[in-house]
Amino acid sequence: MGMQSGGSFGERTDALLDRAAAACDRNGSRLTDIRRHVLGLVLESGRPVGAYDLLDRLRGARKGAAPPTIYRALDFLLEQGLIHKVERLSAFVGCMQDEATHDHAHHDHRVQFLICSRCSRTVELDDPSIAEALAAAAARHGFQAQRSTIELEGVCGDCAAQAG
Amino acid sequence: MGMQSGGSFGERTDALLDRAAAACDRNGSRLTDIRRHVLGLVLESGRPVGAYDLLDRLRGARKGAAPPTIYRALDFLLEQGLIHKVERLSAFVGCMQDEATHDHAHHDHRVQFLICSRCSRTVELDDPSIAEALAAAAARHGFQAQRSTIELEGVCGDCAAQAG
DNA sequence: CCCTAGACGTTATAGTATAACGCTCTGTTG
DNA sequence: CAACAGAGCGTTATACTATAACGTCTAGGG
Repeated sequence: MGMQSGGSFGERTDALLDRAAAACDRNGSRLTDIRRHVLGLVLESGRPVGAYDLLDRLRGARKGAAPPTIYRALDFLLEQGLIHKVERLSAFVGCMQDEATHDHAHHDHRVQFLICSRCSRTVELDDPSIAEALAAAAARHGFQAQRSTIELEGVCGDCAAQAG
Repeated sequence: MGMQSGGSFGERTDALLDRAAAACDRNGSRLTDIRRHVLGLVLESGRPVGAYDLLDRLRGARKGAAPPTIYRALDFLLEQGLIHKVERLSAFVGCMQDEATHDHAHHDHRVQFLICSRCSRTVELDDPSIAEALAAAAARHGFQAQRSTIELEGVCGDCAAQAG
């Protein structure tokens, strides 16, 4: 009677985890306890989280956790398109795209992030025009596009309102 | 009578270094020996170079060089817009935009990189439509844009021709 | 039963970046 | 001139990010 299925996170997070588990089942991969736990931690935080932050939190439940523990889980979740890496922050965020509207595993090359340099909150965009403009420029230079990193650092509306 | 002004690099690189020095003079900053040397190393390599690679090369001429030596120089060169950082590679490349056509210090938010995952060569683009599409999307979300990272990993034409 | 492949534990290490402190040099300002 | 302030750099130590390598366990297939 482990807690992994009933839910150790908030209601909304647990629902997302269940959907992620179902998606993994469907494509023949397994959302194990550790992977589910790490995904839960990423989703709950609601902002980019570093690998070692996640490790600290994971250790609350799993004493033996070490860097490879967390990086393996993160690699899996990245492959499944369940999380993204924000390169500028060396940090990870949950993928906010709805399963109904896209294919987790194949939209990595299309995502963009807006990162607030004050509060570090990020917004995930999926604007096709940006991705297409970049892909077109790449094609003009003979490049075959694989994965893109599109991140914009700036000040979010809330922070701009607070501080001018 | 040090070698720093006469030129220790190729003819083309030395010309670029002289222009960089002039640009620094104009805005009140100083391209010191170390900074000039590091910029020369970046320009000569013609591809993204890691900080510790640069450190090794710098040590050929400066025995005492340590990580802060190289990172200080890189920070300065980034601020001046004389080099860029390729986030996906944690590596640095010389800025390839011509001074005549743009302002080094203010085009950081506009640059894009195409990175070949086979040979790791990179192409610097300055396509306004991409930057504008991203800036427009940011504005729609209430973001004030500051700096952007736009990188596309793929296979360059040469490598595609060689390996199918 | 044996074998394999995936997942994970564990230890060690590689790779990237910065903190902190002090020295020197240069230009300035009393 | 003496005192000071700031830039640049030397130096040591450390923090932070990520992976290598190898062993163990387990589930499923033959």
